[in-house]
Amino acid sequence: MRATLDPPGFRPLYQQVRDLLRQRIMDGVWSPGDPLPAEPRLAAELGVSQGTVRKALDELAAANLVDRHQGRGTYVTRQTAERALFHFFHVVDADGRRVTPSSRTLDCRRSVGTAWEIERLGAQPGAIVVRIARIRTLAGRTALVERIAVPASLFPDLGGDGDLPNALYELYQTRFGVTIARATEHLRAVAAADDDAELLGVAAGAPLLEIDRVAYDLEDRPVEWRLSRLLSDGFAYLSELT
Amino acid sequence: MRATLDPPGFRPLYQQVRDLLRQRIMDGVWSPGDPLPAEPRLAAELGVSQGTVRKALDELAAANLVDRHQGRGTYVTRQTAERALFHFFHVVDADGRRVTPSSRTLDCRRSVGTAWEIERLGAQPGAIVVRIARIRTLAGRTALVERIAVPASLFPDLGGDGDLPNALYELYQTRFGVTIARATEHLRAVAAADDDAELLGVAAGAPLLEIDRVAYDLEDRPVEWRLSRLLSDGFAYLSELT
DNA sequence: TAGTGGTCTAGACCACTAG
DNA sequence: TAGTGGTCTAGACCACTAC
Repeated sequence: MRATLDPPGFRPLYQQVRDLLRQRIMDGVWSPGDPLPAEPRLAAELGVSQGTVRKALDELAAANLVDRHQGRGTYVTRQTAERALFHFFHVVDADGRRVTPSSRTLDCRRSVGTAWEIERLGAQPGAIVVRIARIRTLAGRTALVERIAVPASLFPDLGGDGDLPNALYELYQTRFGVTIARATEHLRAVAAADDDAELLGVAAGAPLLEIDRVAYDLEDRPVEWRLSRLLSDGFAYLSELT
Repeated sequence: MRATLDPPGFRPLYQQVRDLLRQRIMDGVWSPGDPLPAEPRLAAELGVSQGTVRKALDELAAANLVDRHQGRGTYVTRQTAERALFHFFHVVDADGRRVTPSSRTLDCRRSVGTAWEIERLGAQPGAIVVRIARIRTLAGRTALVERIAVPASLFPDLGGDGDLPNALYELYQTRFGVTIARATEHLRAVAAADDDAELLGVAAGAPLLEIDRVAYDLEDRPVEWRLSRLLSDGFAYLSELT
């Protein structure tokens, strides 16, 4: 451990351990849901103290890469539908309560990516993307129109078999080994275009909240671009500043 | 320390230390910008090990309550204009770059709070509020209209002397001893009303991004309600999901 | 040079989980 | 009961800051 990594910039040991463990997770040495070796085993294997391993694991836990449970062990975080909702779905109703969506896929097909999609996904010109359109229902109302683009290279046969599930990020991980680690969203107010207006049952030109999201995987590569438009009468986007 | 706090639920020592230090900061024992005693001194005073004090201070640093600097010491966080902007102002331009606003106060007067203001601020019916209206300029354009309400009881002579500064949260802290610790924002798309449309130079009915913010102090009391409307053509609200 | 926080270790004991 | 992570301690050494 120290012999292999220490020399150059003298980064703290616990950071070297943290990065090494993160790399193993990204390489699939341990898969989502798998337990990591116990702290004393890792410490012995790497030739550091248990305290150093602990500090590394605590940082991985803070970054949601592992889940730790006293008495049970440390596990690679599994992308559950609940976690995806909690972390990546910030819509609340008029009273400020979180709502849970259901989804219906309108369309799913592959084609050459537009310049806009290519740029957002950091892909090569001419790359093939899978393009998904769907509507989502909140509290019984059709309130959200989503247009999603992902690189076909990462999601080989996505959508080949019928309807898509509500929790896409869970599907990405279990079926394609792509874990969404973070996302950035840009929010704007837009006037409803004719097609969106019809889907949402509002007049053309009505104000909609547009959410432009790029999602990144564990290696911080952009892997999904998603443009959502939300009915802004009865729902809001919640942002907590701490 | 242990004798005074340990008995009931047996909360971990470092949490008791953390809460005690936080309470001292809230009580003004140490003011913003002041240094805390060094770790060994705190440890000796409280009768715990330096490692326990360290863990408590690390959590306070993570919560932005103190700033720690190797070789210098631990200081109560001061509300700088930069920090306020970084934490509480999430507007970016069309290219995704953060912009820094300047402000012009249109109006500032006290009156009995509306039912809406009272509810948002958790105040008593009939309470007096200071109501501020201002416009903010981003990259040379008037892009933001803000209406702010704060309880007059906490901000005795706010606005009594001419124009208000751009960085209100810095003013709240230095002049009134009110530190903004966190905020929750609800975002919606709205159609511009006549008055806002005129201020922003757009047609009535144009889509605007409305940001409804309640800001809380160190004791988690709501102390400011702010309704902002942002020109949504050329600017966006950035939200990072991690 | 003295004092600060940052890292690292070694070991003890505790709380929780599972078989 | 055995094994896990959580807490707490004591002490060493290091990196950085200020005087």
